[in-house]
Amino acid sequence: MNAGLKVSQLAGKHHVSADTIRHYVRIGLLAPDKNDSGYHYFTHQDEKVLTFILSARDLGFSLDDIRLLLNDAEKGESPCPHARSLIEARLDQARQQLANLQALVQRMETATQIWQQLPDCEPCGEHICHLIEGVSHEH
Amino acid sequence: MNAGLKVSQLAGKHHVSADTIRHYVRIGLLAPDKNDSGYHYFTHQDEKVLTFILSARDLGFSLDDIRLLLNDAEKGESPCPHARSLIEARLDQARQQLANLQALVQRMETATQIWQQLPDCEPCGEHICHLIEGVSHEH
DNA sequence: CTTGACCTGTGAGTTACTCATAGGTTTATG
DNA sequence: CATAAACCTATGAGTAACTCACAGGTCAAG
Repeated sequence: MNAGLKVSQLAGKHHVSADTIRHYVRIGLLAPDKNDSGYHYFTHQDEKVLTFILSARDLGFSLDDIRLLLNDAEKGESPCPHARSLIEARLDQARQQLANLQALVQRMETATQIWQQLPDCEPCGEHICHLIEGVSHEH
Repeated sequence: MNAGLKVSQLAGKHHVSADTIRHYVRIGLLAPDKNDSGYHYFTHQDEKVLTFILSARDLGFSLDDIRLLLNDAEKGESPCPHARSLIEARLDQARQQLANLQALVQRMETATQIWQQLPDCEPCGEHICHLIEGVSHEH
C-alpha cells in the first residue's frame, strides 16, 4: 500500500523545493529506488533520512557534516560523537559570523545616520564617493 | 618619481592579498597600466579606486554594487543616490541575516545544553541520531 | 490520442575570493 | 655575466547549497 512518493509530493510534504530534493539525490544523500521508467519513488526510510537531513541542517550542520553522520549510521556506528564535536566547531563558526555581522550592521547603521546630514557629492579628484569614504575606517 | 606599485606592494600596503588585487583586476574593477613585459603598475589613481573598493566592501556593498558606483563616477555622475538606495537594501538584507543567525546560534546553544544530559545512541529503526532529531522543530 | 503536467539527468550560475598551473621577468648573488 | 630565487602573468577550477534552464521521456485526463 506504500509505493512511495514522487519528488514533488515528498517536497511538498516537507516544505522544501523539488530542486532541493533533487540536489540531495544528486549528491548522494538520498538514494531512492527508481521504477522501470526512471522515476524516483521515496520510501518511508528515505523520508526518515530526509527528516534527519532537514533537522541537522536546521542545527547548522553542513551537507558534508550530514554525509559523515549518515555514513556513521550506515556502518551501524553511533553518529553522536561526531555530532557533538561537529556542532562545537559549527557553533564557534556561527558565533564568529554573528559577531562579524553585528559589527557590519552597526557600521551600516552609523553610516546611514551620518549620511542623512550630508549632501550628494560630485566626483572630484579627492574621492569617488565622499559618503562611503567619509565613514570608512580604512586609511 | 612615481612609476607605480606592483601587485604585492599594493596588496601589502592595503592589507589585502595579492590574489584579491588580481581578482579585482580580472573582473575589471581595477585597470592598471602594464609595462612592456606585461607587469601591472598601479598609479595613485588606481590606489584611490582600491581604497574606495575596500571602504565600500567594509560597508557591506557587493562587488557588483561597487562596479555600479564606479561606473557612475566614471560617467561624471554622483554615485551618492545609488549609494543611498543600495545601502538600504543591503542593510535590510544584513538585518535579516543577523536575525537568522541569532536564531541559529540560539538553537545550537540550546541543543548542546540538552545534549549534555543525553547519552550517545546506537542507530535504530526509529531515528538516525536521537540527539539531532530530538531537538528538532521539524515534524 | 493528444495535451499538459510532471519527471529525468546534466550543465551552468550564484559570491568573493583562493589555489594551482605553466610559463615569462626581474633581481640578487657569486 | 650567468643563474637561481622570487616575483609576475593569464587562466581554470574549487568553495556551499542550492536554483534555473534545457532537452527529452512519462503519465493522467479529456
